[in-house]
Amino acid sequence: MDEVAFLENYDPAAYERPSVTVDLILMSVVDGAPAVLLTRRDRHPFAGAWALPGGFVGIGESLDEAAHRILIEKARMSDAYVEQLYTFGAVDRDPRTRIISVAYFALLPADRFTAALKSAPELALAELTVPWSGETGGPVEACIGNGNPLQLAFDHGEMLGLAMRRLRGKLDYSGIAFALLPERFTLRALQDIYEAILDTKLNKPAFRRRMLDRGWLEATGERETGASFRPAELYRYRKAEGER
Amino acid sequence: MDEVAFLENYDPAAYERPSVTVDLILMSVVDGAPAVLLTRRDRHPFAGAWALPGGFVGIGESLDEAAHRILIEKARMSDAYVEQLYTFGAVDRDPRTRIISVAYFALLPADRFTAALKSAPELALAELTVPWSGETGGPVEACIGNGNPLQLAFDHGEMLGLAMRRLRGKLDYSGIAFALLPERFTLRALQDIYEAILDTKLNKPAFRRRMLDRGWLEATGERETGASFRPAELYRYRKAEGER
DNA sequence: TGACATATACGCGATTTGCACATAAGTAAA
DNA sequence: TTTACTTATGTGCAAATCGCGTATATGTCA
Repeated sequence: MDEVAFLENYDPAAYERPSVTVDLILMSVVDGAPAVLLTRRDRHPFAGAWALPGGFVGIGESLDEAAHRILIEKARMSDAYVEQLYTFGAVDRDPRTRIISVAYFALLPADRFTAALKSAPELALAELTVPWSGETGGPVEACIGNGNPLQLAFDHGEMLGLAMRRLRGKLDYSGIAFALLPERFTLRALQDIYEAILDTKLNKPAFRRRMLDRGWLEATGERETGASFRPAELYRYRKAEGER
Repeated sequence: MDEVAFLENYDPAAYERPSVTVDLILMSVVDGAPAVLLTRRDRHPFAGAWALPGGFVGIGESLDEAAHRILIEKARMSDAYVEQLYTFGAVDRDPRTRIISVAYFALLPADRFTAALKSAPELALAELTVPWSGETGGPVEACIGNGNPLQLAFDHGEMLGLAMRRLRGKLDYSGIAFALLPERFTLRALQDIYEAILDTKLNKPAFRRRMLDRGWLEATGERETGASFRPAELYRYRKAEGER
């Protein structure tokens, strides 16, 4: 039976369908290290383990809409840069029933988390440690404070690893770093983001040159305040043509 | 209600669930141009239009397994390089019912299509024209022979555009081009693949140097046959560490 | 006013890239 | 057998880029 005929004769009630969820990898850079928002599970399965905020996709709701709804309802965040990451569809990824999960990742500046963390006690911001270099890929570890690695529910560890890989890969060609900064920022702050994500030290003059030559930055004429030394100039992100 | 509680109390029968399909973007490079395998629809909706081979994901089957099954059953191909592309979840993307589709893309050398095209009359190989440059992104046109652009069913035109963008993006850092070549190939053939996908002319000595310096190629010592001029050396792809 | 810390700019060698051109090695015709 | 022809393969060099040390500028604070 070919595809066309099958689809035409398809009776929606006749076949068992998987459930579809969206999981959100809400990342930031906090104190020079990548971090992710997790919620602590208090029930079976994976009770006590940490999971990504997520939820079911409504029948009248697109995947992108579901991701934004979960961003607001479950992660308690307002708008953010959101992008689809990957869809996880192993048969046994949830021990209860067949669930396919579309992972999205979202980026926000660190200071945008404080309100959510106060209002929702089950939420925590975990620091990520990446045990591989470059874009090799593989699992990553999530820790709170200086504690031991957290136990992650389902295949959420795999999701985090993939998100870090994607983040590293898109960093130098896609303005993605600016989603992690406030509207005005210094070149040093931008470099800190790069160094935290790539987990390397970068050469300052070369970094400056590259960023300024790229044409993404717009000098505001203003300078940072509060520094006890020469204040740096504040820049603004000038979106590329196709962007957002 | 938070995510954990919701999932725990979730009754699979209580909520209407979307169907999940896999669509396959089976690409190649034919006569110096990117090409894709399409099937002609003979029923409503989009009767007469062209669609990607696809099918429903079984309840006991992972997404990757479904993609491989569709590769064999619907596209009539044996093994190929297969990679997940993106998941399309607009509410009205199928006029009949809510269907979420996970798009996979697969790559094969041109000569592997001949058997399938002969045995299945509904299949055709359409040449792609990319009206944007670089990795800008956007829709692409599919034509058969020198005819007019084909009408594509559902959001399959969008899928094709995304596949071309991904292909261009991954070309220089990921051995993906070798999936489009036979096991032994000349440097000229490799360059032809690059030029077809990027839609640009490349400088020959520079291309040679880059490829050889990368360490992906292994000289076989053999030479191509049948040329009426100096035959080029045949190379083999030496997979990078993490690959496949 | 001067010490201090960081921002910002400059200079230079090493590496990569684009490109023209020279040389090599096959086939096919004279 | 020789020579013309066509493409493969290699080389040399200018231009652009990158890494990195160092010099200068400009704020704060004692």
